[in-house]
Amino acid sequence: MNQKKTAISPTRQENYPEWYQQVIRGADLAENSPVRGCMVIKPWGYGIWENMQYQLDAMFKETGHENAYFPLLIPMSFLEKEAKHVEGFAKECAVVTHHRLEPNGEGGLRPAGPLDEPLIIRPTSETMIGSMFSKWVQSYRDLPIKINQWANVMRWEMRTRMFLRTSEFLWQEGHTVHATDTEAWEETRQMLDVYADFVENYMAVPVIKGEKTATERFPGAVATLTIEAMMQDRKALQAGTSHFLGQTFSKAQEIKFQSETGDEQFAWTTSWGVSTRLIGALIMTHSDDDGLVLPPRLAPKHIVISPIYRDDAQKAQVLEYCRNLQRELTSICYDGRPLRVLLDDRDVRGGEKKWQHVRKGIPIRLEIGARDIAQDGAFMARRDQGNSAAVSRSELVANVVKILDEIQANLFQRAVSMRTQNSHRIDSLADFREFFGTGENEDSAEQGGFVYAHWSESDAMHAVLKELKVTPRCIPLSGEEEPGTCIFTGQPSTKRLVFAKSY
RNA sequence: CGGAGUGUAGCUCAGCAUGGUAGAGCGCUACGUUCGGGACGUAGAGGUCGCAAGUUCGAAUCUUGUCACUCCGACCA
Repeated sequence: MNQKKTAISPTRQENYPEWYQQVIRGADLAENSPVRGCMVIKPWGYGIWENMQYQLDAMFKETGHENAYFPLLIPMSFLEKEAKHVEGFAKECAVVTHHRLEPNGEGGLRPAGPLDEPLIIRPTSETMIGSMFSKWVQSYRDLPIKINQWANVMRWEMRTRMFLRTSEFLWQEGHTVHATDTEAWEETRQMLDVYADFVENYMAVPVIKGEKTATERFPGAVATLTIEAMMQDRKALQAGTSHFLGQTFSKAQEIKFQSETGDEQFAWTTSWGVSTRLIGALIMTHSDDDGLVLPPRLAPKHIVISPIYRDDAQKAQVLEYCRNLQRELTSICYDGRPLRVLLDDRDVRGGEKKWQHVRKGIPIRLEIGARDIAQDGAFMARRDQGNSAAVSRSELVANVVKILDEIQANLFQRAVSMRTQNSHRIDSLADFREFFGTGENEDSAEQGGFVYAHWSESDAMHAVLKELKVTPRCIPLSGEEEPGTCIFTGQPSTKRLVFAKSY
């Protein structure tokens, strides 16, 4: 058979979840740790996260936020203050009950020194930050306060998958307090836009901005805005959320201030976050059967140079040329920072080296041997395309930024057309049922897609969704008003909602 | 917490119904041949068979207990 050998096995088509794990392993992004549900993020994976942080942090600061840090441990009583919040998180909290260890008499250790009040490891920091806000906010002159925290959080998940859902994960959580309803809403909207901007323009992942239905809301929030992305198996992934918390938390935590007219008012708060799950989204949107494909703007390395030589004499000559080229490329500015160029002079077989770089998703690969040096050029391959060709050095230096921009745009376009092809408007329950179907292979890349349908919040809807394992993703903010009837109940509806199977 | 399953070399696993004292492939190391390419050959390193007890002259294999993990449900960025 003329079947092409792929660097990742199985392929997406054969077994999508397993392919996902193998891409992570092949690119050396992360691996499982001795601690259940917790992963070790390796340098290549962490490099992507650092680039995400760099860009997001700049965007947060541009929109007037400041970074701060709050404790990992939260008194248990804090969580008890907001009923819905408890309901949402209590079941998945790790609890610290002791503060030291002592010998257990059998050569091991046992916890000792029980705490008067147990502490929980933060699953999110609304309560901790809120309690500080209550001290910081006295007057309308103290507002707004716009804080962001880069941190780790822990949620004791039943089922974990690397990057998509782990017990401990890294994220940023923004928390703001405002004097008015309007201002808090604007903040909530603004941060959703920041997320969408980042995910589309840096990750090259198209998203739908929308609002969550009541059942999908953040515990305690008045409204939850979300960005939803489609993965290559056509399942949806929530990539980021921005919550309008109204006065729920300020009432629970006494965040009040004196207004200009002297009366006491509860403040309005928001919170918003994205996590290392974004790396999962990145992997599942762009990667192919040869492994990871990185959008240039987030790649830890934009270019890798592999020197090719036979003997020591050649090696010296080739390496010198390569170092020189590396220096020249590094002096070029891409996306506001110097190009990141790796010179891979490890003593590894050429073919193997090449495939390692393919699996890691490096956007541009350069191979340079005596032949190329004679032509003052290199052999270039793009990760987003299969082909490779000789280029002259001057051409390369002149066009490299343009090529990276092209790759970035190309990845985004590919993802957009994938999503377009798999988005449908459906107007009857029968069609809806047929679309999300029965008995399809859960492991293959056949999970339906996005369905836009009229709806109404009802038991009838939830019953069907549960049966089909479909979830309401969001009510698109951009969706135009359009009269229709709910496909589940026949009730009148004014807007379509996006339904999909999801992660 | 319910239902199923698995723990043997760094990784993937074979061996276990019929106990006899440990295997393969990949990976790793060395040497050689190859090499604008995911190569081949030779030699080698690496395991108290999850842990504990029991049965037995003898246990990876049988029994009991225990721990861990995976998959399927309920929960979720």
